[in-house]
Amino acid sequence: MPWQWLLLVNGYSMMARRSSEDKKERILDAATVEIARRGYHQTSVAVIARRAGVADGTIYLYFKNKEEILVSLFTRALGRFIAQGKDKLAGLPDAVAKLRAIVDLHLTLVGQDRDLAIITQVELRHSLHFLEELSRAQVGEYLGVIAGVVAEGAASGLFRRDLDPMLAAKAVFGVLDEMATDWVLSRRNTRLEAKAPEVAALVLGMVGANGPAA
Amino acid sequence: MPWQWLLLVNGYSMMARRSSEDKKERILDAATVEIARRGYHQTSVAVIARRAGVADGTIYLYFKNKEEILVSLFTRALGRFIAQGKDKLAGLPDAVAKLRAIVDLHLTLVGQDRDLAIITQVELRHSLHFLEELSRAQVGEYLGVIAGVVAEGAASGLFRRDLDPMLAAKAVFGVLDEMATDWVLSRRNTRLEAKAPEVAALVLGMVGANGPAA
DNA sequence: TGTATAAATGAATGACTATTCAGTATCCTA
DNA sequence: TAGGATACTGAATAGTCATTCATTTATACA
Repeated sequence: MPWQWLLLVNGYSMMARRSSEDKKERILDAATVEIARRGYHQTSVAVIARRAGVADGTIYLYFKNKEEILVSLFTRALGRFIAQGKDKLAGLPDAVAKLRAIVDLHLTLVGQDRDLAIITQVELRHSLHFLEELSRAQVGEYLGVIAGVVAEGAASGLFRRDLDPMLAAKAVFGVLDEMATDWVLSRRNTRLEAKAPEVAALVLGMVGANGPAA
Repeated sequence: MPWQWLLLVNGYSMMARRSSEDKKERILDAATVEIARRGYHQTSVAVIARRAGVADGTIYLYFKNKEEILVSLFTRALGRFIAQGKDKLAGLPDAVAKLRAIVDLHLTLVGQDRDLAIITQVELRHSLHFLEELSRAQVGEYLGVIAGVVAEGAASGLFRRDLDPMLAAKAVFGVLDEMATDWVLSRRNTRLEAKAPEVAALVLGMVGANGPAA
């Protein structure tokens, strides 16, 4: 059975690499793939374990329960997001450039990994409780960054002065999030970041910075 | 036990009214409340039945299975949405007024019933399969209406002429959807439609119609 | 009122699966 | 190499719950 062989070989080779601590990574990678394909509730812990090449019980050495896998998935992804984002935003001259960069970054990073995108755009939104957690802790920080850029732009006169920065930030996030979800749902394999210039034009229009489209 | 009494009394009085066909309505109403509070997967068919004042098995005389309850919930809500929307949009003079009306209507209708809003903004997005269904069939029509307004505005010179109507429509929807979700997640009991003028200003800016902010 | 049809009931069924834990393998140190 | 600590295993457990269907109850009509 070649298929199972591949899994085993893969499992062992990775184990050989750094047996102990990237086992957690392996579990998260396996969970990403399985949950993206079947959905969170239809994915049993057993199939995640099988794909990761570990026993069912091993999962519980690394995660308190099934839900914590989902949380960790998001935390890891957001960590990478922020890491890649920080420096790219730092050296930019003005709020217009920064907002453009945010659009580009958001679409590029979401567009990088479809399985992960399915999780962030669909599976992660499972329950009110869950969404609240994420929303408050993690996305809140991201919204804060956008709001900061909006405030900067308004102060410098590049954007409309009468903006509520937080409301505008939510609107910007809404646009980006919808683009991401739409891309996930459309099975065509376009590149998400290809839309960035046009989306940036829309978003800049929203805050009152009237540049030409792209 | 006064609480259970109330349920029974309520149940029977409604049964008396038009026993046969609003039983389906009763089940949907019960499902709305229970699913909004506990989430879809934590809500058993039994508790929906109990709140509706029917037996478990009765549910299956009206719905093929549990998932169909959720689908019907959405279909019913969207039906009302469209019904209320059609005439309000009809008599409006130009694309700016129409877009304003869409913003107002969307926020007003979502803001009308928090339980229903929890379902549309959170519980309905449970699985890729599910979202795809909804997205394609139902929301697609709504997006089409918005895109039509955008195209009209672009043609008449009120909006930017270089807009891709469908992309702009998705952006508009993204803004509205994010406002709705944000309202659902924030426990404060503000009125969602209070934000309509400010949101409309953002949305109009996005399509290049530069009016003053409300 | 009696009978046929339709509607409603709710206990029983059958599947599914998150989590545990007693036992096994592996690693490390002296 | 012993033997203690650590990591891993996977079969068994303990629930949960959607769905069915043999009965019962209501309705319509003669």
